[in-house]
Amino acid sequence: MTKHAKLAPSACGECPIRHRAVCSKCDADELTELEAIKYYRSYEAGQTILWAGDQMGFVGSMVSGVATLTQTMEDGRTQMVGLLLPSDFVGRPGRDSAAYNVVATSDVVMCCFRKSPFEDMMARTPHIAHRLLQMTLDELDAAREWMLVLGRKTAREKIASLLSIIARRDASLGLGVATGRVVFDLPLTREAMADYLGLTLETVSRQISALRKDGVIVLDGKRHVTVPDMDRLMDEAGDDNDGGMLI
Amino acid sequence: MTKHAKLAPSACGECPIRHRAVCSKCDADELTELEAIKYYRSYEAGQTILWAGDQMGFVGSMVSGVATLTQTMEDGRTQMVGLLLPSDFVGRPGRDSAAYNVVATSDVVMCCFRKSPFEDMMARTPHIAHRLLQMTLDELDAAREWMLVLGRKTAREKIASLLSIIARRDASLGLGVATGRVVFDLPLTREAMADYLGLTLETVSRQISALRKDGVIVLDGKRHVTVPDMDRLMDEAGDDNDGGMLI
DNA sequence: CGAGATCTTGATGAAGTTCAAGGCGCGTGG
DNA sequence: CCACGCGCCTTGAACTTCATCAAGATCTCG
Repeated sequence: MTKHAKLAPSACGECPIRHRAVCSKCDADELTELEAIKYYRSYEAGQTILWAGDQMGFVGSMVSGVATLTQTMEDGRTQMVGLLLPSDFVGRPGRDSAAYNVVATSDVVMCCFRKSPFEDMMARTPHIAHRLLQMTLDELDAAREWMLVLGRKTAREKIASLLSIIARRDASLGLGVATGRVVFDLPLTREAMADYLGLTLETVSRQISALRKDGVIVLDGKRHVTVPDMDRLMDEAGDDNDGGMLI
Repeated sequence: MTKHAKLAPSACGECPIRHRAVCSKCDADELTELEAIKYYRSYEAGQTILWAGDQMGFVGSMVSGVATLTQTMEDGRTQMVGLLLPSDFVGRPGRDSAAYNVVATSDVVMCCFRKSPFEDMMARTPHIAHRLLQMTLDELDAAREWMLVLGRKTAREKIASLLSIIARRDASLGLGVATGRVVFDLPLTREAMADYLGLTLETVSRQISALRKDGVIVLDGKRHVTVPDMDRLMDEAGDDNDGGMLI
């Protein structure tokens, strides 16, 4: 089922998400304790990691890959409610069934903890609880930003918003703030973008084509995107372009 | 400016939100410590409590009344991103400027703490940090539910969703689960409902009229609503009506 | 009672969806 | 190696839903 995906790190010290994940504030002793209860899981692109309503015996951190959190209505309409990137936390302490579907968009590696040992440790370890609070507050901010996109932006603005979110994230890995030329690959299909933005995949396709015709983006294939002028893209997204980032 | 709104309680022991707010897990000693640094603020209906970007020297809990959290684009489009009800927490530890506009919808009383004493105390008091984490996770769930509404529901479903959220909340104060007949007052204007749902106020008005004509709701005046059959309303909202509530 | 805020209703039009057809890219098997 | 099939994407045409503009009704409060 899970063919050998990218090999996972075994020592927390060398973990690529060491400084951003829920464990980021832990000291050496705490890390040792975590190390004793952690284990890795791998998923292939397309695989469903969790179904909404499933019992889930573990929580964990994304180590590599991209996954989506989606909600579905009986008639099949679906809305993405979260995009899980490396270092993001999956699962909610204190709840034992999954609230949303979690689907791997690319090959994914997660660093998992069985729920009850983790909850015990969290109760004893303010470093973990604090970091989780921080991360949850950040997610809440992201969700609220997203609500403005869903509720009030036009299709074109929605696409531009999504592109600039991805562009900024990719750029911020390399260096400081994204300006001028930015290049990245879309980690999502057109359909996933539609589910993210509350659109149909046809509208997504049309608006991407329109942005390309207008020179806001350059496409190489369907996934490889060049943004010649990041300010222009942010303009199209309708955001305040004062460049202010939340701290 | 702030005329004498509803008189605030002074002892935490008698506080109406004692068992739900951020202080709900505190023991007697912790309450005493909080009591020493707390103070009350009152706002009149319509007053802006905070402007996005403002320096905010305090955090606090809603004691009574209703307020909204909104985000605005330069051209005036606005989206509500949170509805603050009694016991809800306002402000984010670790951030010192407000991210959103906070507007009192009715007369409001808040129980406030200056930020740095509160943060100090939170660092020493796991009871507070834990409760805040719980509350934040609940808010995140609510935001995600809301994202499905904004992204994928029709105007009629949006209105039905909002009505059933309000109806369920009001009913859950009284007793267990809402079924059959429910009566409540809308705490929001048509415009605020529109900002909540990503619609125009005209569409809100039309859809409310339509639900009335179809017998899903009965209106007495513009604000007083009777839902003869809660299941019918939930059906209209397009939610799974298995009645399952998140725990 | 009157004035302003809030709400309703109608007519028109634009934005996005739906349905439909076809293209591109890629891996598989002949 | 090429053809075929399949997943993913693009584009077009007709249609639906909701926004916009506009007028008037109702409520509320001094």
